[in-house]
Amino acid sequence: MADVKDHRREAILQSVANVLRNSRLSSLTIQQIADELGMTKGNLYYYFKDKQDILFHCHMRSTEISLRALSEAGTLGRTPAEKLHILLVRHIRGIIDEGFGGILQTDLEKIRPAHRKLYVSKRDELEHGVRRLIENGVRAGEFECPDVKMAGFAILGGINWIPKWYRPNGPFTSAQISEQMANFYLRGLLAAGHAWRSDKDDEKPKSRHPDLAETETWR
Amino acid sequence: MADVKDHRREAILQSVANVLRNSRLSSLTIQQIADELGMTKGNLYYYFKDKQDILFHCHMRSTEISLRALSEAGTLGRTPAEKLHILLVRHIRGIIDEGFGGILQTDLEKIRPAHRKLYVSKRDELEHGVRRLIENGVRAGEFECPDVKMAGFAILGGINWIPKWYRPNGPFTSAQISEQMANFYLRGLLAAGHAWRSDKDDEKPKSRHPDLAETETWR
DNA sequence: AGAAAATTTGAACATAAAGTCAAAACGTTT
DNA sequence: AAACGTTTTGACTTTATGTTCAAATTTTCT
Repeated sequence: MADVKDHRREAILQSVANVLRNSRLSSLTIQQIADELGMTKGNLYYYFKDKQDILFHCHMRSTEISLRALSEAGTLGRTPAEKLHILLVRHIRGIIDEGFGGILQTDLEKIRPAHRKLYVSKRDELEHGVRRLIENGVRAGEFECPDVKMAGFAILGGINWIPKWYRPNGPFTSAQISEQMANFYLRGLLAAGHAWRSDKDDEKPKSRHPDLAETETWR
Repeated sequence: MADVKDHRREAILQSVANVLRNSRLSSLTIQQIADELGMTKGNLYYYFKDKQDILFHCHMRSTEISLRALSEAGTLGRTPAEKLHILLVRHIRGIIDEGFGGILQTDLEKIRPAHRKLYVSKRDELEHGVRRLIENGVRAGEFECPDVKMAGFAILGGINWIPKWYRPNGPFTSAQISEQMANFYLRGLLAAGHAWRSDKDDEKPKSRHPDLAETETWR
């Protein structure tokens, strides 16, 4: 049954995420992926055409998760600020917890043009979604923002960089990171006098390992 | 004379920056570097021990530029907000204009441990410098920031991501990017009622190529 | 159980990029 | 111009990793 094969495919993609999460680094080998799954690398070619095909599908998973966050934000949030906050929190949690954040570090150059276009168009949906929320907030008087596009870059870039410093056993949980970072970026947009939530929610969550060494933070 | 050799070394490092700027991508080959300089790759080994050694020195150039910005900010700025603004603007301009930003995308894993430690300690200086400025701002009542470390990550991460989307012939100049982004991040820190400069400075600079296609922005 | 289909293996192959080095070319000094 | 040090070359070796595939194994179907 094709279902079984599909399921195995997902397992493979997830193992890429695991390799990127744990063993680190942008030079991800077919061998590492196979090891993670306890299979031989030759077997991977039964499921995917080649390495670029695997990476492409990882990229797609990654955006799907983020686009889900975007659509949920639209449903659940009431004001633009609330929507953006929900989007950012879920986007960040997705990147950290579902593990496809690491894939963002690899580059798209070698991915087949047709695939790349497809991925890029999805990624642009997210980018445009963020900008739209910002614009709506500005129109509603909730936000102030001299350059929406640049603000989008500033926010999404900072989020994309998270996998570089995040460590599963590090001092922060994904819940803490997503909350803190989303709040910070929102503050950068809010117009004077528009704190959109009570101050007590802004409290700093306790660190899990407050005394962890700070060095070697990035990869 | 050793001076001549040193000069050639710098040229090599600069060509790495050029390759990363133009030809793009994290898989940077010795051959590409040699081509950029019009020399054979064998010759590179007369100047550097191996590829990792070249990358290490690029990383060092990169932080040196940023640390210079940090120290200049301390001298030129008056309030913490002003200092941070100067730091961010110069840090960003350095990354874009001096061209070593692309090196941030490569990973440190294969760099010799001793070298890596050295680099990481420099990079930490920058990170701590940013945090120190934020803390000072909070103490001075100029900033509000529930989690300094996270704010530092949010800011520096967004900046590190710039080389992913910046294009020399793209719609923004480094002056525009640095100004806009620095302002955005500062807004995320400023306490209510502490606009630290007049509103007119916040105007959006004109785009050079306002109608450029938006797709394929990242690498 | 036996046939057919699906999955997995492992060894062989292909390729690309890093790194080596003896010899050639070049520049400088006396 | 001969001797010496410096720089450059280019062909060669090595290494790491992606890819192929016929055969072996396992699973599913009747």
